[in-house]
Amino acid sequence: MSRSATHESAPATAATRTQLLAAAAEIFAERGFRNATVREICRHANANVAAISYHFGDKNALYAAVLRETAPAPAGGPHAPDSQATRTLPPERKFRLFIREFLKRMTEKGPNCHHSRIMAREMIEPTQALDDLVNEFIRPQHQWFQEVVRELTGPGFTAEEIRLMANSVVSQILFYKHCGAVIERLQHRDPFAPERLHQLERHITEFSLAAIHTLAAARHTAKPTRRRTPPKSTQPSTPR
Amino acid sequence: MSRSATHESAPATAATRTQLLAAAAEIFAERGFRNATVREICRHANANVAAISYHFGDKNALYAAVLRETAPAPAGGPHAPDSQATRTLPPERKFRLFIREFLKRMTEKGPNCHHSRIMAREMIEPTQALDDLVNEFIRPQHQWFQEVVRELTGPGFTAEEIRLMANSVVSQILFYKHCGAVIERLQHRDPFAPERLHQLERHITEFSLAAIHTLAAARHTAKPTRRRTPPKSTQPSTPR
Amino acid sequence: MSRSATHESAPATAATRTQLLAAAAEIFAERGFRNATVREICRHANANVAAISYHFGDKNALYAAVLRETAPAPAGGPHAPDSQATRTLPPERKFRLFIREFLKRMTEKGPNCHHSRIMAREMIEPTQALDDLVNEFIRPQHQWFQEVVRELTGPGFTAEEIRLMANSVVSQILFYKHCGAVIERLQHRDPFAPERLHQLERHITEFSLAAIHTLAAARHTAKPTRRRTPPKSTQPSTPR
Amino acid sequence: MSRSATHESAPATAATRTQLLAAAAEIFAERGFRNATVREICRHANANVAAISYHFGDKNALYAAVLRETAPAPAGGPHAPDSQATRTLPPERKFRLFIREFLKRMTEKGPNCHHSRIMAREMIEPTQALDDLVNEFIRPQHQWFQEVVRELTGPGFTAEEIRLMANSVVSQILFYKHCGAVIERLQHRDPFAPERLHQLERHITEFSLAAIHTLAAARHTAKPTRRRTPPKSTQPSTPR
DNA sequence: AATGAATGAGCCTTCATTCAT
DNA sequence: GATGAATGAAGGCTCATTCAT
Repeated sequence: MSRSATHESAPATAATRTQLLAAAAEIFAERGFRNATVREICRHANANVAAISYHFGDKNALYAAVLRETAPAPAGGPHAPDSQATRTLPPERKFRLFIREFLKRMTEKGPNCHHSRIMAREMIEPTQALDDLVNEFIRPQHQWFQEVVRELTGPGFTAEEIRLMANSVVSQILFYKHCGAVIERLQHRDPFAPERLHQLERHITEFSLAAIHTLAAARHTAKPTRRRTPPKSTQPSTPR
Repeated sequence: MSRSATHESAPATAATRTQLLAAAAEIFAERGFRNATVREICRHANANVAAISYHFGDKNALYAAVLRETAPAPAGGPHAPDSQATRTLPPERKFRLFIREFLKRMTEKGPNCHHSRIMAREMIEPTQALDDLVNEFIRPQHQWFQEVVRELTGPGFTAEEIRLMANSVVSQILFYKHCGAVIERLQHRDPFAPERLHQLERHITEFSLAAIHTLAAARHTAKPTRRRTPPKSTQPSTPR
Repeated sequence: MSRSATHESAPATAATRTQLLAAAAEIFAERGFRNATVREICRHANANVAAISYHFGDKNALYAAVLRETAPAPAGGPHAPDSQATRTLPPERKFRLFIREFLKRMTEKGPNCHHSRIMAREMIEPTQALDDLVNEFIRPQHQWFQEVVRELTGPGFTAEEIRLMANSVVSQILFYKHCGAVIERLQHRDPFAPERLHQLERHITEFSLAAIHTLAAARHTAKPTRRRTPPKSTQPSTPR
Repeated sequence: MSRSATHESAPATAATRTQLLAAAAEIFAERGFRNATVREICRHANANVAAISYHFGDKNALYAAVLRETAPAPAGGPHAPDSQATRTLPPERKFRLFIREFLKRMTEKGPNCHHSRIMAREMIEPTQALDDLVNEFIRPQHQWFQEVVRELTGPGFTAEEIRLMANSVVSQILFYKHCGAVIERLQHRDPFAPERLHQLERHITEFSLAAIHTLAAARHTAKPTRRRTPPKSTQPSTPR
């Protein structure tokens, strides 16, 4: 009740609160919600066990706060829907940028790393917090990316077809996040190792652009009436 | 089923064991290993808590037994590496079959449904059981599928490139399993709804074949110079 | 109810019963009553868990049977009260024999070893079985030994004084049984090692005889009226 | 008592910890480590089951704490090795004091009573805690007492012989602790009844001194020939 | 604003026992 | 006469939470 009021008034409190959030993000990402213990979080944050109760109410509220406050800024990055910088780029540039930024977010270390790992867990075992996250962060980006895909394909595709293509692109990125444990065991190496990252990014981009361009060309060839894209542009990828 | 036959004298025994396995599969899939309680499993199986200790040893061993005994037969289905039926098929047929069978396994209800959900959890939060599963089930199928992809591409690709393509195909299927919760919230409908399944299967197949054929054509044409794809060869697969 | 009747009629049953007793003696001696599990006993005896219920009723009854049936024959050894062989020996010979036999019983391996270890536990943590054991085995031997001590001291000592002396002798033997764990840690060697046994036996004998003879001499010197033992006999020990 | 003084701000804390220790000592002494339940201990201490986890870690740590914190002060009593008061006393006075103090410790009621009962159990069924106890408490006192015995005997005895004599003395005291259950059943009275304690103390002292003096006299006289004791020197100690 | 202590519910496991063959 | 399966009662321990300061 008086919670939000109190943490604004005192800077010392805010420090504890921030440390608590950082520690919770790290431990929730590493262990999951249930396996994480408030004691371990408080130990990492150099805080008392009761601090969580004081600042957030209980463990659930702390988790919700972590998801809310450590989420990457929805508007700001180059991949963001409203970004001034990206709005005027050609679609293929936007497409490449999206993949690069998405991959970077999946692989970077630090607090955002925690967020993406927590998100991976949320997808397997959703909590109430997922609803808000989908609406606030995922849906806008997903729709923005679908528009990019539509720019690439040109007209002649249903919304469902566009969505499926966008999913096919995104899935290739998330795969390495969600199935990292299996890939490590299959290949005995980190799928996100920095030296492989560039190769991975290029593969996903070329693979996806090849598919999209080819499907678009086929569609327009088969339906001459609605065709807009010339066959020449179906060349899958120009070396950067 | 064939289990109770081996213990003709004590059908009640096998029944309890089987019920325990079924209940455990369901609850492990629903709640995860840690959140699942042996009490709930036993309640579902109409058995005493000590029955788990008697039949399996402890909760960990029960979990391992669930993963082992509810796993889909690695050899037997049409997508299996050793299948007589598939060995002589043309690669594109094998490719289409693999996607169809894989999707079917991800979406079907029943014990296999539980297995794939548990696997999804294992990938996020691996336990000791994952090592064996990777070696026994995942690795053989993954290698078989990579050979199919290589048949499609023809020579000229490194093992790493083949693996990346195979991953890109598989990832599109797993996406709907791992991110089902998000997709439901995005689109407000079940991504695996039976009426959409056929569309989903066709999309993943066409998208992937388009990409693979196009990349292969580009590689073979551009080989002498620097990877340049002639427009004609980009028509990868004609819709069935 | 029909229990004792059944085990007489079938030899196969008696074999199981005997194996059960032997295994129980070993494990009760090693682990104590509570720490011993019926499963381990049955495993050692190559019997089913329900066999104990069948042959003895329950774990308590099995324990009582072990104490009863593995007890050393109360009459038979040279130290036994009723032994023909010992009745006519001079008291010092009987005294030396008692110590030797008692020590031997404490140290020997085999089933009797189990009995003495169980007895040691009974003294620390008595069960209902101890009452019978005291009356049947300990009391007769204790009284017989007190008479030996009285023969050594001659008259002039109260029953209480004789009992205290007998206790002082017996205690020196039991000490190495009851405090073996401490002695092992103090001296880093087995107090009952065969090569030390002879030295131990001689020490206890000489120490005790020196005390008894000296006390007797002092008593008789101090009370000339009741003296019977000549001072000469107070020499503590003649080398054997 | 002095514990709560150190935590002036939270007297309730120390109180719970102390109550827990007292209750644990009592119940461990009465039932043994395994048979004692944390629930019963907490009930006696008017504390919650989790209090043991909080204050000590687990049942094992609580047991170790009981052994450590209820142990009699190794230095401080008159029988202690470093005691100023005893260092200059004649050996026979020290010897008598040792027996008196040892007996008193064995028989007194209260927390020390629990400690000696627990020690008796440790000797029968050692736990890891015994190692430390032997090194910290038993070994120093045992060595101090051996030196007293050597002062009584004079030179001419091996370390092993001295140790055996010391053991013979100590064993007479421990006997009434370790075999109390049997003695009660044999004599139908408490061996440590206060009215008998003085008699018991005098007996052990006189018995042991008689033996040691007599053996010493025999050794010194017989040294050149073969250990023969002159009658005169056998009068070891005149009754007080 | 923050802390150390205390709480009670719930978890997995073990055990002696009994039942149905 | 003997067995494998099943039972229910505790037992030790962990955890999120709350209380009194």
